[in-house]
Amino acid sequence: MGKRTSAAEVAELAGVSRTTVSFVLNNVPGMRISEETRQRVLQAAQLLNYHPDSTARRMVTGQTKMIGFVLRQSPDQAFGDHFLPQVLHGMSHAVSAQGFHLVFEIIPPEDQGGVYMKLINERHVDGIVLSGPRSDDAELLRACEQGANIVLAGQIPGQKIPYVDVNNIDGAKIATRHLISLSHTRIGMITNAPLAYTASADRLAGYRAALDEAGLAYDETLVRLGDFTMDSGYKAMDDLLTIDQRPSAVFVASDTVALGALQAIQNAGLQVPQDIAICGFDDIPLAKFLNPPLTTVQLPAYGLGWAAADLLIRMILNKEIINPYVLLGTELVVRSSCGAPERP
Amino acid sequence: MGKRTSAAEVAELAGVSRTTVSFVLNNVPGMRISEETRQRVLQAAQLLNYHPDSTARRMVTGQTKMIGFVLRQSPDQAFGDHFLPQVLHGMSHAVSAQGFHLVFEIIPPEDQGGVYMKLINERHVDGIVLSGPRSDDAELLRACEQGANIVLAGQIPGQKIPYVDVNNIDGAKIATRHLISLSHTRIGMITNAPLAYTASADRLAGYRAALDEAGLAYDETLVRLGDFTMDSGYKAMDDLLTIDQRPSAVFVASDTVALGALQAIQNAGLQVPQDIAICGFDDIPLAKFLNPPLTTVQLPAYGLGWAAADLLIRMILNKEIINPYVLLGTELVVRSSCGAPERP
DNA sequence: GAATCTTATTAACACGTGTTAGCAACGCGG
DNA sequence: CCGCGTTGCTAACACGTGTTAATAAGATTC
Repeated sequence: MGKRTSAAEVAELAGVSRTTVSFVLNNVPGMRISEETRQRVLQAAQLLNYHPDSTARRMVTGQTKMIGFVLRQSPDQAFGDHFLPQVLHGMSHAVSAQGFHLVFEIIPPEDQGGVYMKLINERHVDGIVLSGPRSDDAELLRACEQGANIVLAGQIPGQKIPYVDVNNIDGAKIATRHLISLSHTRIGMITNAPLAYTASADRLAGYRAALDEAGLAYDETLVRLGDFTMDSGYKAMDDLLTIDQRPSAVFVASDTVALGALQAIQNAGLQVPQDIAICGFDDIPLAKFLNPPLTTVQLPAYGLGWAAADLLIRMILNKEIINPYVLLGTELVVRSSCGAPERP
Repeated sequence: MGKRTSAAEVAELAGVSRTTVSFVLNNVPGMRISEETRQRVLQAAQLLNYHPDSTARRMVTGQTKMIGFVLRQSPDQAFGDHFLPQVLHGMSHAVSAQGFHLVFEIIPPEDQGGVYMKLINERHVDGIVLSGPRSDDAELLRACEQGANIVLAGQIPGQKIPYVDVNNIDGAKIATRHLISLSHTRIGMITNAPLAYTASADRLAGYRAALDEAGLAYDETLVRLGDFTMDSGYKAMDDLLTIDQRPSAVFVASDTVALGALQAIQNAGLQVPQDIAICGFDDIPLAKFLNPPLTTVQLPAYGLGWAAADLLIRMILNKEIINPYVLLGTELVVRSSCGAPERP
């Protein structure tokens, strides 16, 4: 590993002071440097292959120019995580556009101690995006109280901490409206998760809102709870098929859960969409390869990452913030599982 | 944002020098500190909620305790990346086990300038794991020449740069052997990518080796080239089906490509595995949900991430390195697309 | 010709830590 | 009383940079 070259060595080679080197290389405005010395400095820097030491720069500026992305996830969950790569792309773009870097950290789901707070406390980063926040995370609340730069990916109900999230209510509304527009009047729903999860409750609320605005009655005998897994979807749908006057369409608030529901329908000898229409949520990569291809609501994964990082950096730089509570819109991806004509 | 507390303030509160604070908090061996002052310092530190500033520490130790993970990937590719989350889990574990942190950076596929080298040059990190290295990357070769700490995820043929990779030859051998063990003698192959890619050439080599050891002749009329996509798999398989004496089994060196191949087979009115057996490579999440579920070779994504980070950190810390060229083994996942009885 | 302004450059400080070399106090053998 | 080892602690340096205040030389003004 070749010795690093410091600004002092560049200064010596160019025959000027280290201060001048700094002024030239940083293009400090207001500092009068003659064109001749400017060139000498630039050449010397190039010749010595000089790169300023970010650590020393952090020391004096007080900024690390780094943000953390803390992901609460078990290794098991990782296998089924279809969106992380896109989220990371979004973050990476936003981050490098501002000259920042991204520190990535995974913490176990059960962690409550706020291990990740070391990132801020020891000043490895200027702020963090926290994915999967827990409402019982005392460290988190205290840190936000003290003005730490934190943006949530997801929400904690009741807490006014800046966040970026999907507009789940709206997404569910769009999906349900689609089913209604296809003349369905008995529309079932299977949630993506227990209602303790904000996203789950919101998607249920969106479903109800769509029924309301169409003048359809909400019938809770048509609603079942999923819990992330295919299995839960299978059971829920199996159950829905046994009631008399079974629904002619179902909105399943998670593609993974919908996968199970689809199997239950087909195992019962029924056809999708002829006998039952089904609409999912998330648009996982697999959705378009299902048989039939699944109509679903697209999760704006890239946008989530981008918006979260951008908001956080605005906070760090004290830039103007229009709205610290960002809800991203969704889009319906029409395929053939609802019987609608495919849109190009 | 509350003012940070420095070691000096802790020292003042405890009534000792800053040096003593440093000795106590770092448990410096050989330094005699009386139990009484030790306690005073610890209490003061706790009371003031002191956390040492990593930047200042970096300054004096010369180590950043960070490694970079540079991923060469376009946003389009991200959607089809099924392994990144697992790779990151592996890295994250290895990294935090050694008290390091991970800096994540994405660069566009066409980048040749070595933008990512800024991570090392400006000393943001102590070393990097580079995914998707290009053999025409001049910056990379020069940096390695100069002794930079770099580990490749993947290989550059002919260059002796430390790397971690899947044992593609072995994986392909295992897959082909499986087909042979099911009494197939005319076994076709569709590669995952053009042969310029090491992984692709190696998987082809493994396929040939398995044929060899079974005494089966290599017949290049049974081999087609894929290029990552489903479409390429569809075309390749469609083509294979037209030759006389079509193969009774096919090894497709990528699950995604196999997806297309499967469609081609089924569109031709043939049954899998009755008419043609098919074995994939990668074990993407979707594989087990295909119809029929796809027998395939599991890519050790978690292990790749772990091993790469671990090797890099060993290099950084000058620890003993048994072998800087790591090839990870694979495992066959038997499902029903080859007609073998499923293993539990 | 003295006073003032402009131009080009630099000396010196600050950031917060790890660490080496050294200092004062004390006990103990002679 | 002197010399010496031990114990407990600290002063001072180093790390590489950004930035403020100051300096010297030359140009301009009155």
